[in-house]
Amino acid sequence: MNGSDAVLQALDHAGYHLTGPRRAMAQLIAGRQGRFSAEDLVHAAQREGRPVGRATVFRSLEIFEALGLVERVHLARGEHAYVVCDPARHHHHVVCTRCGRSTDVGDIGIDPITRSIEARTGFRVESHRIEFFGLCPECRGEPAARA
Amino acid sequence: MNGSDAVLQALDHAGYHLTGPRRAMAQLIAGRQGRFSAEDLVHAAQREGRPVGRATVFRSLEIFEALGLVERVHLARGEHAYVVCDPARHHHHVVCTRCGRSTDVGDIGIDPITRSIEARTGFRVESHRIEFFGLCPECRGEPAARA
DNA sequence: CTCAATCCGAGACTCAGTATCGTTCCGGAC
DNA sequence: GTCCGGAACGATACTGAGTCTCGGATTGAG
Repeated sequence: MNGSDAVLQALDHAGYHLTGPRRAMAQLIAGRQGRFSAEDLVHAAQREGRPVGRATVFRSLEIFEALGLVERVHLARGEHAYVVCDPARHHHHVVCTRCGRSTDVGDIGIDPITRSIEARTGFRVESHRIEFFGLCPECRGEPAARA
Repeated sequence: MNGSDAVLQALDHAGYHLTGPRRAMAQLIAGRQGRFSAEDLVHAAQREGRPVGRATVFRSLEIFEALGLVERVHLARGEHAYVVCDPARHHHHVVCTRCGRSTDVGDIGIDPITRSIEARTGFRVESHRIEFFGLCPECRGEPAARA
């Protein structure tokens, strides 16, 4: 089953039009393993011979994010990227600092921690951002790289 | 004891010149409670009658960050800001989504969590970004605000 | 005081992301 | 199958944070 079908189905189900550019976007992100930026998609679409306007890429990503199909992650140096992810489950990501591959880590049991923070600081914690950075299994094995 | 003294001392100790603009910056950040952006400092300096160039503000913040005097945090919507913080202690921040005040929460005991992630995913986790967002004690009490 | 190294500010530049707007496309109704 | 209004499109201008550059000013060691 083509992964892009799921994306299109989600779009349709939420009442969005199934337009050409969106189909293209769906295919592009369905095949991705690691992180990607909006710019990456613009170029990828161009390379595939069905260019999509920059504005449209951002708009689509916004929708995909709202539907929980992709998630925005904030990289180490502050720039950001997207990763495809399993909708509807609370989870976080580990992002490989070398190759960019990312993996869900499921719920890491943050609740007791937020509760202890609330008790200590008096804040009411409403959300959090948690991202882990490191080397994925493949990159661990390789010699210190250039690239 | 003026908090800016500590900043100046750290600068001096690290071999940086103690210039006028840096003194101004030191004073400006020493008094801050919550988060602030580079832009905030530019305006604040201007208001105090000793304007500092934008480039200089960024350069100084970079140095301060390297010295562990301030820390860059990434806000909920992706933009970022700085908070003053206690150098040399592993800790995280809770940032108030209403007023911007921020507080250290010390070490929250993330080690066992990173270890469990390594075991589950095969990644070697080298760093993480953890930020909590919510309402500080003052803002919790107030009626749903404007501004 | 002198002098080289450091640092400064002004402003041009970059780059991601947003806003605008006239045109095009989608898809439900008929 | 055709019509039509709303949704979506692309091109492009704009914005705002952050970086780079460079000639001139400051710092502080000697």
